[in-house]
Amino acid sequence: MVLEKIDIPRKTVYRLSLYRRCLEKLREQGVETVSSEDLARSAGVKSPQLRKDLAHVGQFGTRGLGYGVDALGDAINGMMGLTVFQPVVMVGVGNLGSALLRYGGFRKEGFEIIAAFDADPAHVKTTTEEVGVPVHHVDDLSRYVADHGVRMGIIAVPESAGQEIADVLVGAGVQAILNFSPAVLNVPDEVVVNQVDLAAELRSLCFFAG
Amino acid sequence: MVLEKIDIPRKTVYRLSLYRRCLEKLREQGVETVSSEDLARSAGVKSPQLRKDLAHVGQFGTRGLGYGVDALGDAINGMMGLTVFQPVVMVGVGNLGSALLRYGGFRKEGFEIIAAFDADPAHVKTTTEEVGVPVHHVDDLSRYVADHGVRMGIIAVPESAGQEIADVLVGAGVQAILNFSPAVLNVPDEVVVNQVDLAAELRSLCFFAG
DNA sequence: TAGATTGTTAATCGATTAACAATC
DNA sequence: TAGATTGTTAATCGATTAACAATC
Repeated sequence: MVLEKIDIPRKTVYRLSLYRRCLEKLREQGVETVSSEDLARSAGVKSPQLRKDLAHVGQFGTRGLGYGVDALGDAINGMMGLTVFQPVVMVGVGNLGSALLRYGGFRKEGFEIIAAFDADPAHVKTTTEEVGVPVHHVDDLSRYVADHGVRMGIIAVPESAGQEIADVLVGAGVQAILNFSPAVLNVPDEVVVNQVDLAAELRSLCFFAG
Repeated sequence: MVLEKIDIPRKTVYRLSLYRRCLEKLREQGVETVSSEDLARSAGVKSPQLRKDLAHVGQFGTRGLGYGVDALGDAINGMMGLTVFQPVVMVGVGNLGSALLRYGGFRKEGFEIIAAFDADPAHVKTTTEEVGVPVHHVDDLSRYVADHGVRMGIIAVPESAGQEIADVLVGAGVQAILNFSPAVLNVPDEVVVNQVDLAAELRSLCFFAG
């Protein structure tokens, strides 16, 4: 089966995830209908942008009325695969990795980090209870991912280990990677990487704070 | 005085910060000269992109030879304001904020978070020693920023408080904000916001992990 | 029906890439 | 000089925005 998902721009996918969040909030507030104008504003984009984004994936509105909050929310959840539980592995339990695990904000968003991995045997033993997630040795990463059918991984290892870990994840079947290391990852075309370089974000802000 | 910095594209500034990091590594390795081809590859971009980016800020290379690692590194550091110490404040010491403080990776990159703030008096008392940074009540934020001439702030508060905190920071003189809250911040044109929405990053990856 | 708002096409804008003359 | 590589201009590409016909 061919996934036609391929030709939706990355940025559109990202914004769809923003819209979903706004719709969730509206749903909680009991709002039943929303216009592209209002939804766009709450997501921080222009309304033609929102309509264009939605046009990539279908037709969900009623002219003259707007969008059904429930219907559009469900549609986005469905096409983004947010209705099914997504298990995630974290690789690297150093400063950043353990901070992210303790943060715990991912769970609230419907993700569960089911296991963490580290190359340092000392970390493996001591951090398991500290971070509230079982920590295994990185040697077990490949088998674990394959056995549990894990499709998403978070990389929080030093730059020097980034590519190696990415290779292991991809080899074991991971399709999407959130990379917090500054390493530039080389992966096959069908694998998607989102890179978040916290240091680079701060460094680049420096330019404007001059 | 007019800052001509204004008309350099954001993405170019971000990439300059990537180049700087690569140059730093090359410098440590004792490399003296690097071509746009090699430097671009190590930063994960194409070489014309790199040359175009550099063209925005000046001429640093020697045709036929490449770029002097030291000279280009120093030049980028200078124009990005990375030579002077940049004090930063963290607002929000909940899950994410305290995780980021304990992470400590910013200091290694030349930034120091000199103070943190929270609206919950309980947090103020209990977290100070836990995160290794003095934590004040958010009521003191404005004065502190003004008194210490702070120009950069990190927001790690719940969405509901995001805009309010941004207003306080901007009012007190902050020029650049790293926003980890999902709130869409409204700030004056001269203030720059980099938004990092960890949950949205993960959610959007879900689409590809389907 | 009249007013509102979508879905979509066309126009604009900006960013990336290709190509090459300049020049070390 | 010949080979290499920059700096820059022109071409391409994609994404954003504007505009409006379709239609509820």
